[in-house]
Amino acid sequence: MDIIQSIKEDILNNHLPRGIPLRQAYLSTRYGVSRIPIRDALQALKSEGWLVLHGKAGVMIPDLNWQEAEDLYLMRAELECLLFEMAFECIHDKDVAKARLFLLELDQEYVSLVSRGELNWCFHSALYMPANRPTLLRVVEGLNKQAVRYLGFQFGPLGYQAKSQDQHEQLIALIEARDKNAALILLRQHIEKAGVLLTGYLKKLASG
Amino acid sequence: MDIIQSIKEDILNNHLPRGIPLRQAYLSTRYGVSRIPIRDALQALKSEGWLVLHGKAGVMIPDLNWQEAEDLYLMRAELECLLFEMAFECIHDKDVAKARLFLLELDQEYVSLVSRGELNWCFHSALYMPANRPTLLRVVEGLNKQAVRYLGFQFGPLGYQAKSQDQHEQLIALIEARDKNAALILLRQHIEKAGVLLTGYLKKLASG
DNA sequence: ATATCCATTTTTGTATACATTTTTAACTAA
DNA sequence: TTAGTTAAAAATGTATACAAAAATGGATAT
Repeated sequence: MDIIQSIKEDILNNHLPRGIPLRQAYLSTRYGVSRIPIRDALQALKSEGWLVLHGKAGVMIPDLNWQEAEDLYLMRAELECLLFEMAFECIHDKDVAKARLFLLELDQEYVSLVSRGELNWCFHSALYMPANRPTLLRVVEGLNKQAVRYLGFQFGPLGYQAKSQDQHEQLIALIEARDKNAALILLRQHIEKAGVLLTGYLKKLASG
Repeated sequence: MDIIQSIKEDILNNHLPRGIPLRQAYLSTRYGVSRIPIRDALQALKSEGWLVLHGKAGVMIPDLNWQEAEDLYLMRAELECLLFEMAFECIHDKDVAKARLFLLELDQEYVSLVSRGELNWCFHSALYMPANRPTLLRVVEGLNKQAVRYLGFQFGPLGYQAKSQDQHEQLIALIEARDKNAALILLRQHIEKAGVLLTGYLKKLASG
């Protein structure tokens, strides 16, 4: 597995210390490579929001907080609905078929959290791609990748997996029924509901 | 000046070849450093949209196109208006004062294109910061940084600078008058108008 | 007791050298 | 001619070594 992926997994599974600077030398020995590829990975992870600067030198794993979750899901709802609306008339059978494949993979038992996040994005983006708006899609992809950091809660304490899959199935059904309005409403709810649930849980964690 | 900044200037001023892969060795000699800091810079520029992958290895300067411009300004309009509305009630005199300072710097004659882009963002973000939504702000910052790549057109053939500054002044005035609705409408028009103008120009360039 | 400064140590940043991958182009066969 | 194949080249990826910068900790002065 590639180093970026490994670090992401380790962050999600709390195998790396939070709040204190991650030392390049430590990561270098941990993953068995020199500091150069580690530096490359750190920079990529920084630009994806998985790491933030710690003082003038060094990076650390940022705390997860409800404010960030709220913003990410707010933006996802706005931009993904926009994109989905643009795509809707252009979604053909082969797009739906592709989306179904990812749904099937998501149903497998043993898929890592990071892979789950990626598969979820693959499903959604299969429905957005027909819009043919690469820039909008790229930004939305960035939001989804950032949201992956919060996936540990969704699939852990919140147990949102089954419900989420149900909504995915329903969305496919509405697309095949060519019911644009219903599909749009469902998509918005799908995203907003996940956001509200996650945000609420994080608020409770923070207060108590 | 730092290497990332230098490369951005050179891209904006067409001092680097477009469409063909930028070789690390070439950049290394051009900027008088080894390939390591060049690689760091390239990765940062990739994540900001200034460069894209070329095949399996190498990066290149992407062509500017009206579709990307349209998407960037569409997202800017949506998200910045959202952010501005959240901020409005919390914007105090000191925030307005800060914004004014950046406006003054923008009026200077000799400011590089990249610096102009940064100053424009400083002005806008000074008005968004009171919303206290760091994640939303960070994403919007990314959109603005990507839009900087199109600044050569705005300040060159389109001559949009003076009009843009006028609108900035008006926006400040409306904030001081505490006229939220008018300010929101103006901000949306400020962004959408710039987008429409730029997009239209790029379309003409592409067709003729 | 606390703040400030300086030397030490640690950590990051960069250059050079080497390994691996990718591209290029020449060559062969259909 | 053209497609496919392979060997040479050029480019990227990585390791090691060194330089510069930042953090640490202790001594001194207030």
